[in-house]
Amino acid sequence: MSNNSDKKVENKITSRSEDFSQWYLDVIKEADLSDSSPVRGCMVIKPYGYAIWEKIQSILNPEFKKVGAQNAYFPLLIPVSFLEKEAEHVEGFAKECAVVTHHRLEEKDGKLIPSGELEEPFVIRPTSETIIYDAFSKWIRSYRDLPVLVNQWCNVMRWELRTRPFLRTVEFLWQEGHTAYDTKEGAEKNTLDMIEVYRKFAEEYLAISVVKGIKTESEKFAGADYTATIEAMMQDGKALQSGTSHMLGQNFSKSFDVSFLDQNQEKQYVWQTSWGMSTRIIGALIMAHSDDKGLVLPPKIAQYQVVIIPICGSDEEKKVVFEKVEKIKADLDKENISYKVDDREGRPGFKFFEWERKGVPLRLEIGPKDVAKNSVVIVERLQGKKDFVEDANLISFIKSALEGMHKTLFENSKNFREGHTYEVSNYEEFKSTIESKIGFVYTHLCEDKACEEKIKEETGASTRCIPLDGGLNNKGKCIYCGKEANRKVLLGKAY
RNA sequence: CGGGGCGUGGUGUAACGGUAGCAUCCAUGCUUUGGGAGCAUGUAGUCCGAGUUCAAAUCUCGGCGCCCCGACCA
Repeated sequence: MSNNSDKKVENKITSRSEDFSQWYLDVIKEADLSDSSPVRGCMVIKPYGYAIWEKIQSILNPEFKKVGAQNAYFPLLIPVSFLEKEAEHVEGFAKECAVVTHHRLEEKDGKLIPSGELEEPFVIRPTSETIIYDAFSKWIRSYRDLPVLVNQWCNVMRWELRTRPFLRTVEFLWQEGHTAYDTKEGAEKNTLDMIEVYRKFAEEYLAISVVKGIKTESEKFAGADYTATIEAMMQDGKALQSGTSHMLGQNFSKSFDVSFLDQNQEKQYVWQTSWGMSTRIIGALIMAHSDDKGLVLPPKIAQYQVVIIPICGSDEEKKVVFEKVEKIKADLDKENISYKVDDREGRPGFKFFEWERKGVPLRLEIGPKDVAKNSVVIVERLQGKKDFVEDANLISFIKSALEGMHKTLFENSKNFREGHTYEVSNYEEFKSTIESKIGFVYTHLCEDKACEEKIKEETGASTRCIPLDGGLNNKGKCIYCGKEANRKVLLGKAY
């Protein structure tokens, strides 16, 4: 007979401090978020992982409606000639396109080979600016048609050579919003409004503290005048670009002839923006909050905020326990608290570990003892705190526990980022900081791309953004070349 | 596209050139159920092709596939 209480349970998840990359993969696997696919670099998102994406959609859609954007859909395939129209854009994406060249298969020696070559090949969209702005050029005639704001939820494909689940996959899901305005000011306001939507979403729903800023020239979107971004810091100190909003100026409108007649009957080109957030944010969610026990889901994004585990053996026990479970279910429904009752056969301990790995914020244990005492055992995922809560206080306890958990997660995220951001004033200090510490470095840089490239080459750190809060119009000397600098830049190693 | 490694049940692994074994998962039954249950029974495997050999998971050659490192990644 083996003695269970003596048995050391081996953790299925590699420790964060031991191997962060392996830890990340283990958390995903043990939480049942995704599966590998037969296609290199692609990923199967399993139901428990997809539920996170659906939640993200349900939060962002109303935000998009508030700024006047409506959902629409455009084709997966883009004529290659469309890509050619905007020079910077094609240069940015040409190297990583999946190309469709044939339209049927033919059997030859028992194998199916492509046949029926297309006259003009298509690319599978790496992003949809070109095909959407082709449509805009037909839709827009008058200043009365403006502004136009559309958003589409779709998949895109970028033939990345090195991939990691959620963070960088060959195919990924995202939303891309596209707008056209009659004035530069309108488009600029939208660029900043949308990055603020993303900041708010990251901080208030995902509990991830981010830096809102502007990308440097070398890191901006191919074809944009400038790119606004939110940058998050993962628990290993590396940066993750979590959402972007691009001021496209008139670059695409001139290439695709998206023009209108203004009130003076003069032809004008529209001012455009595009903005997007992808399934990569799920990677950020995992890397920002989870621990050595597995996934930690912030309460506002969790599919189930509460998991209820009935504990009972005999039929009589089952009867009283499930009676109580039904009552609690009704109370939770009333308060819109999402839950899952794990009524599968099997031992409670097994279920405790499973839901811990899956990151459910709160666990309710209900057994005969709790029924007798008119109370419930509640265990909080983040700190493992165990409470005995009287039935009468249950709902208010759950509500404040969920709120408290969100707050703790956000504070931890914010303190971690701020605690791992270092200001330096010369290159020696910069290099030693990057080498010896994890996190971001904040310093002055000139506008010269060459300095950024050299720094990346020599230290592995790239520019993350010029923070909107304090980075612009901040005079100093470039730490690399010593020239006058007008901006202060956040740098770090990035995913 | 360069450098390295690996292909054995669904998964993870073992086997000097000589009976393919262990764990887990799955299935069935009984006993269990407040922190990863126990016992019994069962299903299931050497990437493909050629060669060497009495004999190949093992050696050789070829193919295919996968992983890691680099290049690449608004």
